[in-house]
Amino acid sequence: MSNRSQSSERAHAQVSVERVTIGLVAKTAGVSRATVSRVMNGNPRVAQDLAQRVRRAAEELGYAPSPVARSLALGRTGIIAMLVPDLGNPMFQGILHGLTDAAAQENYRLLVADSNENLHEEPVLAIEARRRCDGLVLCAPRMPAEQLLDLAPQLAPFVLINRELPGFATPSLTIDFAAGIRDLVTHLLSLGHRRLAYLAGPDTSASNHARVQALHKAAEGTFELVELPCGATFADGHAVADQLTDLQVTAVVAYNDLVAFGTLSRLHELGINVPAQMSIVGFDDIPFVRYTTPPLTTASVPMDQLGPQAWERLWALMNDKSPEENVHVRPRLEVRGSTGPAPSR
Amino acid sequence: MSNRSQSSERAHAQVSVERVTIGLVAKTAGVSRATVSRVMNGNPRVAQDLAQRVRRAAEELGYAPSPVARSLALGRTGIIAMLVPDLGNPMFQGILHGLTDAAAQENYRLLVADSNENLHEEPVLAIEARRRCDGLVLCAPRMPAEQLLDLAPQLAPFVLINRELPGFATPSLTIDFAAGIRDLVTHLLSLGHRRLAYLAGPDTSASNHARVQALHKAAEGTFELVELPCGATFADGHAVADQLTDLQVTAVVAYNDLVAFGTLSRLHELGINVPAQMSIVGFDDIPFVRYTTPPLTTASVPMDQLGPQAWERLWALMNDKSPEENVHVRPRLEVRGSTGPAPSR
DNA sequence: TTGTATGCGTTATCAG
DNA sequence: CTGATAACGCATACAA
Repeated sequence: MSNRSQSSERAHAQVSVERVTIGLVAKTAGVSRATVSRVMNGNPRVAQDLAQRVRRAAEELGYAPSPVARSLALGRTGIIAMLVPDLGNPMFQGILHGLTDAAAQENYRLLVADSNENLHEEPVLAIEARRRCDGLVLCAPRMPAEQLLDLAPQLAPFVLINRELPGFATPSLTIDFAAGIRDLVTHLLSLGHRRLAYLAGPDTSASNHARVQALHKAAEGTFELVELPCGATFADGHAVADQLTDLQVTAVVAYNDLVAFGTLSRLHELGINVPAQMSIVGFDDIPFVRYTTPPLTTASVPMDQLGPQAWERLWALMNDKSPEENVHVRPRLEVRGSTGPAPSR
Repeated sequence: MSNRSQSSERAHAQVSVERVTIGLVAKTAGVSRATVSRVMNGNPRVAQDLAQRVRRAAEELGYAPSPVARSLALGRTGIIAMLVPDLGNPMFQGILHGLTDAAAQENYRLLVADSNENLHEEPVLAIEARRRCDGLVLCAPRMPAEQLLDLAPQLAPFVLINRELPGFATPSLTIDFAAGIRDLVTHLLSLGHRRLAYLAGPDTSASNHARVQALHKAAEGTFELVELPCGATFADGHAVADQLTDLQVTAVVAYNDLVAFGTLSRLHELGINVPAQMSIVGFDDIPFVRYTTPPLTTASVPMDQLGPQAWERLWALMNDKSPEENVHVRPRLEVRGSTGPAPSR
């Protein structure tokens, strides 16, 4: 039974609702489906008059090719996906923006999947997202390495943000947290601070681990370090600030800018002057921390570079070329108003 | 020529790379594709031993059904999309979060498309996004009504956020900007302010228009209103603040919280005390404005409600039920530290 | 240049 | 309960 007679059978039930497919356009224009396909894809070797007829028919019927069917036939979708753990973190917006633009230049679209910090769903989400598109940019800092290693074959081609994956060769864009921390510490030391607090991020965060290590290494024989469990959000920073007063520290290194901002806010409520009585530094340089009161000294991560670089590597992968070497971005120390000379005791 | 012999022809060239499809699993398990399909979809009426064989084969081969092929066969994708003009605006994150969770309960996934404020690409993006999934949540405040009206048939089913569309019956979730503005103004008037500045959002923004109208209406015979072109971002608010000093206003109504925050920051730099010398209010109550110095008085939009409600309506639409009536959310006045009594002249 | 026939990977119908 | 087989909507060798 041909497709067409099938269609007309259905038409008996619902004449007006016949779906507008390539077949309908073909019938309307009086050509074959192949010709319609050619016209829609801009194939130049189609007679002008036929092309006209097809375009008119398509126009009248409001026809547009089905991306799903097209993807199946072509074996590619023309989209890539990025998985992020938390869209609320301004950290990602720069990456997303750059990635969107870079991909658009090659006629690729970006879709974003947010795991909402739901660690449990992340693997499923990643696989599903990946299978609906041609490539993946993966940011899953909390996912255990073994699990990621298991998933890796199913996710390829993909590029990693903010972590590396020993045992599976795929590009990754990482940030040199250690260097950033060193710069911040050097800055604080130069201001005379000798006893610092670190407001730690989530235990499971690899980047937190990197920061901690760098801090301890720098501290050896140079300054005292007090580590305070905290978190990664405004609220965490706000809540932890009260503990700061008893610690005799003169400066605070926060896990990231969000935490730093929360702490800053609480210190202000407590009547503690920043930076006169206490200095504080963040990490990331998210968009608005230059506007806090006082503006936040931080390690500025050039997020706008990451998007294009991620795309460049993913694009190479998708075309079976070998991607450029991994990027290890070094943050730039951004001195603002939240740091000042250590108060004399 | 059967599928299978076709496959083995190819295998000549690349034996090891034979794609793992339902057919391969079927062959491996020694059953038909139909059976594999049944097992993969949890169809209970399959003999235990067969089901076992299939699962083992699938496991060994690392098989997972192709979402694309599946979507084509089923006529549905199991995903919805949301189009936003700017992921950087914290305003959307609450909505996205709620929408993700609500959809997940029905086993639907959410994909996000960001138009990056690129008005030109927005229609194309909306259509493409829509055609790759089963429904759309559309937030396109700047798109001209006529254009949206043209697109509407191709976008259905969809629900609108933050605007209505006369001429096309589809659910929309809107915010009662006028009520929010009225509450803010009432608050400022009660504090003795009689000359206010409004930092206007983008001309093309319908919500800006609503705010302006409400302000003018409220102002009649009650207070003086100075309207300043501004924008929608931190930077806009920061930049416009210098103009404020000459205007003799005692209070500022900002287009949104971002602008308010930028202004707050600049006023602080200029040595103008908020709220002693100048009061300032925002709109939206995005997550961190409770942490600014001073914390921002604003009209709090309950964004966490919008996501679930959007899903409820989209879900109804996708199932040919009639959705509940439109929502017109009324913001709640959130008085914080950025407003105080008008200074006496 | 155009049409025919087939494949893309699944699901669903319908016999057996 | 299981297996052929026909869709789903499109693209593309191949033939004409």
